[in-house]
Amino acid sequence: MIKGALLSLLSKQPKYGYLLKVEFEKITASAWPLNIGQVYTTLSRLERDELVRSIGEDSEARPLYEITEAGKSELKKWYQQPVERIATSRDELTLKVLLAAATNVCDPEDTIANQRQQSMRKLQEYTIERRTTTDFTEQLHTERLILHLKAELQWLDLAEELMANTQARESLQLTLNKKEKGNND
Amino acid sequence: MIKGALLSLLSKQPKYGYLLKVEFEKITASAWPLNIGQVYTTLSRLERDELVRSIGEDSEARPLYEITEAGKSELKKWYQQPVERIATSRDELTLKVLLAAATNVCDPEDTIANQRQQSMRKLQEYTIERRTTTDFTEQLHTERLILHLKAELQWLDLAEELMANTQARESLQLTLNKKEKGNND
DNA sequence: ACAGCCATGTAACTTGTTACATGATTTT
DNA sequence: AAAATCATGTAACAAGTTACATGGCTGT
Repeated sequence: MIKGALLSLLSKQPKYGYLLKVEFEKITASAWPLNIGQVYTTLSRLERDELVRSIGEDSEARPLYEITEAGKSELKKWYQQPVERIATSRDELTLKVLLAAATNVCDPEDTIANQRQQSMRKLQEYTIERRTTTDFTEQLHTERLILHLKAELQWLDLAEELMANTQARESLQLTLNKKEKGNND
Repeated sequence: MIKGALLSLLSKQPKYGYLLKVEFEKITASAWPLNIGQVYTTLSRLERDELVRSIGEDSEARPLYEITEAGKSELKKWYQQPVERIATSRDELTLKVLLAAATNVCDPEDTIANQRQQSMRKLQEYTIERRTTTDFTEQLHTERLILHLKAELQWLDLAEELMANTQARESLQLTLNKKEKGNND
């Protein structure tokens, strides 16, 4: 992801590391502070993969990096591929609720209640923030958080409802007599 | 996350690697196939961190792992901490749209349109899937995807709207004369 | 002189992940 | 006899991230 960001920033003209950090944070309205070390590690990985190339230094002796042809086509690909995160990523919350129900480590309703409390608190925070923000970038961030928090709260309601169904819940229980072999050690 | 899952599964009784994989996939309704290698790597990392402990073999010579006290308290912590992913994670889609607008690598409206198309297609898929699913676990998965896809579509509408505002968009443009020093190489 | 920003870089670590090597047992 | 499943493990890589070492330049 940072790869894509750096390639984007380099697409118009060669730049040096620190400037990439500054520009990145300007664009993300400092919502995503970028550790400067990460810029350099990512840059060297990009160079290793021949997506950028080092081209000497500028007037102030700062090493400049230039995007290569391979880098440009990689960048193009990045923009063309829709983001898959929602479908792909293993959702930690779903996993937690399922595991809680299946293993009885704790009551899944507690997990749900816990998460709901936190999500509602955040939703409140961001709703207030929304009223005070005029900045375009921050608005995009905040609005995204609000929309997904609302989705999460709806999901939590559903999960709770389903959990109330004892039968469904039982279907999750692990049969602890592994493989039906009856070796209860 | 897999750490938490394995610890949960081990919380009731010692188990061997392969069984952990089988149980994990049973719980997640195979929606998240778990590479068996990952179970072993995660197990050895857990052992290194003293969250689990190897305790000989079972009757069929399979090495058993047991959760430790430290592991139990880690697990408890995992369940108590609400999932932060929404707030914390750098959202790739937001980043893409912002970068597109700021660097002119491509038209942010294209990125938005592209993503919307994909999201709508997926939403359709999952909506159909929902009608045919009776399984509890799959229902949780599917419903989560649907809710977040809807949120994403709403966000895309908003982003498009905001992007139409030329002034806002200009505020994103990077001043290419770095540091106002006027060294246009 | 010293604080603080500008700037580069390396080492190390985490989590997730896949590919490969290896072999036993079970089913067809 | 061959294929599938059960089972363990290692090596290696990707991406994200932090901590540390280093030094110049600027303002007070």
